[in-house]
Amino acid sequence: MSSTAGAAPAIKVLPAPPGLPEPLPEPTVEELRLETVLGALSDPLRLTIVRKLLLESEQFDHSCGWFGFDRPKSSLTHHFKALREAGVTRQRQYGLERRSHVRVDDLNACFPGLLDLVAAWAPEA
Amino acid sequence: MSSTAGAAPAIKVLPAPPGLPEPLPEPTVEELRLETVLGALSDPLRLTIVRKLLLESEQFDHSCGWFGFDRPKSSLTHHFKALREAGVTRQRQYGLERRSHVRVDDLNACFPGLLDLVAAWAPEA
DNA sequence: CCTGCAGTACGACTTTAGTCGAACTTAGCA
DNA sequence: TGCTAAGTTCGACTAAAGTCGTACTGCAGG
Repeated sequence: MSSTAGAAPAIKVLPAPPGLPEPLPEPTVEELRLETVLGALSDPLRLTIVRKLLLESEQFDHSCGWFGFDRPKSSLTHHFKALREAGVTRQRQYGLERRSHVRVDDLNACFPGLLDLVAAWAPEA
Repeated sequence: MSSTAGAAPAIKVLPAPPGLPEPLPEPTVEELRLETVLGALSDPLRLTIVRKLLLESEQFDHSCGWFGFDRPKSSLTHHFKALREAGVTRQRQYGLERRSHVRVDDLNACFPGLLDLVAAWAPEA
């Protein structure tokens, strides 16, 4: 408000902040395990989440709401957490929202080709 | 049974038969589902089975015993069945033994690169 | 014929996942 | 200051997986 802050931006910038919030707890690259990752991806809803992030997100993280799933919030929390704890996604807290993106580089380094399979997946043919 | 069936072979041929036994029930190529296959591969023992088949079997099918797992037989049956029903392996009955091999062509066609990940897998680093 | 052996089938038990309602937490905003 | 909205946490329920003992099937060899 006060002019002291300098010109407050008239435009409301979406959070693409200079200093990113810390990621929520997640396995390191060395801790990534194939069987765990495959387990996380063996669920249709989670496959949908990852695929959507891969194909439709243009370099932004996305909040749970962005996906538009018609499920109780607690179910979504469950699945997003499963993906993060398996090391498939990274989550950061932006104010109220918890946004996710796929750890593309890590996964491609550890399991090359895996994400291509997810991207090519067709939900229930 | 009657002797009318002609001369029974004097030499006992190991089963590399001209007419192979029918494969046990399994999904068709069209029925292969990524989430199901990933689920089947999300278990360390099954990953071990598939990897061993990929790396150490030289174009032969292998019976359960060949793997040398120290587990009850009923557990092994369970896992081999899970792999077959997911479409990862094919099983044929040769006399007493039920032998398995990986459906390499089918899997490479549907999920290219997936088997490479399994082959590269290192059991519990 | 009888015994041994490969593997299955069945069933009980335990663990883990998924599903969801309800209460709670917290940032942003008026 | 107090509302609202995004998302979590907790707890209960249910369904599915993994584990394993025991009994069974069916070929093979003495």
